[in-house]
Amino acid sequence: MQMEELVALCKRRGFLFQSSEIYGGLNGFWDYGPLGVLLKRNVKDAWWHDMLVGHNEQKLQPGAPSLYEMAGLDSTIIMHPQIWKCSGHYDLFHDFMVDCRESKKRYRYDHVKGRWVRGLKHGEGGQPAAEVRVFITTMDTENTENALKERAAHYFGLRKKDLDSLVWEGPLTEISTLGDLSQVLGPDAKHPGTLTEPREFNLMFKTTIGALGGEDDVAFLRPETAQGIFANFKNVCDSTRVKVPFGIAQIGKSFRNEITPRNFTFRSREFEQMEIEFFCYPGESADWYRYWRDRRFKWYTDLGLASEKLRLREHEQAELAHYSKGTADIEYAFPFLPEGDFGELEGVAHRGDFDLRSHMEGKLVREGDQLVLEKGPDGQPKHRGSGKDLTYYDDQRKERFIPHVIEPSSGADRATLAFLCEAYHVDQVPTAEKKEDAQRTYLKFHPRLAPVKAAVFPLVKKDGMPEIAGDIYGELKEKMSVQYDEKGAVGRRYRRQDEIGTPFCITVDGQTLQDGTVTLRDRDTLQQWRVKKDELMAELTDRLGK
RNA sequence: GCGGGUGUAGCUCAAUGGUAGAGCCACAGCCUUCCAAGCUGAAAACGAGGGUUCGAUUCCCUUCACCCGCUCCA
Repeated sequence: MQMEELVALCKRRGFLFQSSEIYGGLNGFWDYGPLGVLLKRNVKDAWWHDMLVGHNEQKLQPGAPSLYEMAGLDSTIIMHPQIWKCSGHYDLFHDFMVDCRESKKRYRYDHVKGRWVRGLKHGEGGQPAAEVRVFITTMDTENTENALKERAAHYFGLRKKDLDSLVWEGPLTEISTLGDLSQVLGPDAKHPGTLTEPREFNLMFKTTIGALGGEDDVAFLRPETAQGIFANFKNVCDSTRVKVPFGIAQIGKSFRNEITPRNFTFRSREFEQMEIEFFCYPGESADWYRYWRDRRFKWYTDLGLASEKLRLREHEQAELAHYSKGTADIEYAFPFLPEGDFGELEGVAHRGDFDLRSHMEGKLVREGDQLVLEKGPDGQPKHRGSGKDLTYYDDQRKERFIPHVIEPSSGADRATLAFLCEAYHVDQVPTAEKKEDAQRTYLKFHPRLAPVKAAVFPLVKKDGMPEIAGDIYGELKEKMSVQYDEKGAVGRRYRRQDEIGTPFCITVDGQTLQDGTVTLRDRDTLQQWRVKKDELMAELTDRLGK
């Protein structure tokens, strides 16, 4: 399948438009059109229903370690700046980067390390050898000393055994301590002085609070909805009588200054998340992690994503965030990715007690296998926590503890895009002339996700058919998203509905006038059968599912 | 952020240093008794800004967006 065709269909039929298109567009931002908003809302509603509203806390869910409760939340996009300092986003998202003009590579300023070295370098083009002093760097963290020697040997044109002629000065240090990068040999460069001055990369959107806001009033647009849940953990506990284990669900916009927005809506700077923070006993957290990982995977397949295009990928130890005891990505083989590549739809992470502890004590850092408070140069906490007690007291077990957290974090736009990609189909269908089959493009949405559930047509615009069709339309409209169309040939109307993924078309014809039945047509099979007008609603409700 | 490519109606494609032409779609009507392309009518574009020129969609510069490859993706 060609991605351009889907993108074109999305625009033509009003699923997705480029943001600010009349001004030439804005990279990394997308608008949902009339059909797109219906589709995305259906995705979010399905999630909200399946995870929260429809969850029966009295019934043991398949695969769940025990009964559990769910609660909802809608927190603000702008929160207290300290939230992001304690969560780690402020430090992590606020990097200085240097670019290498020669190798075109980009490095984190604080990751490039090296040593000064002095030695004889043979001149080029017959120039006499001269002593040079250069700061040799590497990104190799495993075998730093060896890597530096190899780079030095290469630069000075020496054999390994001749390396002793070089004079190393000072300890291994970060280039950030140098001040001047003109004598620095970049990690992948052949000549010194190719690194640019460090530039600030702020992955969080900055804003100011108050009409006169200055530097002191800086705030950030949230890069994830999760922190709003942690910040309200105590409020939810105190106001809803929920007991551990329970989850808090939230849907909302988040913002990240992606360096390279690309691939349609896949990597957008403004996007929407569907997140759950699930709080449980530390001892049961591993079981809950597995439950949520598998449950979330199944949610996508239940809504129509083909399991062979989906992948559950457990992160390697090295890939895990410093606080996580396990993370799995649910990934989809998007058609715009190279063959065999998958793109993340959702991450399910075991976050331990990192988040609640951070908001109590302050920003944490790993020390051995412990998380400890990160201190600044003055010995004080680098980022102070709220100081509030976010522990949980279980009056049955008579114990107080910090709940551990399982976080299934899903991208609403990515899920919507995956459902669109999966739905896109082209097939051959017979034509009225019965000569040759014609190509048909249709979107094979799961009925729960289809933006329009049914369309109502009079076969022709006379003999009272439009009136009957209009009545049926009015009746259905009360309950579901339907369209009415009486224009042009009926075949064309079917095709139009196919292209926007409407599962069923209802046609009023001559026989309707006789016996009160209408035809019901299936989008995928093109099959038709007759249904009594009065039984239409029941028939449709049954076939559409929830 | 770097390199390469692209940019004319919603889509596909024309033409031109002298005020842009068509097909399809969509729209209004007609005709149509079950799977798009029958008739009539109307509408609709040179991505943006600047320069050269009497005159720029065309030449030059800048910029924006999209695609491909790197880079980045906490």
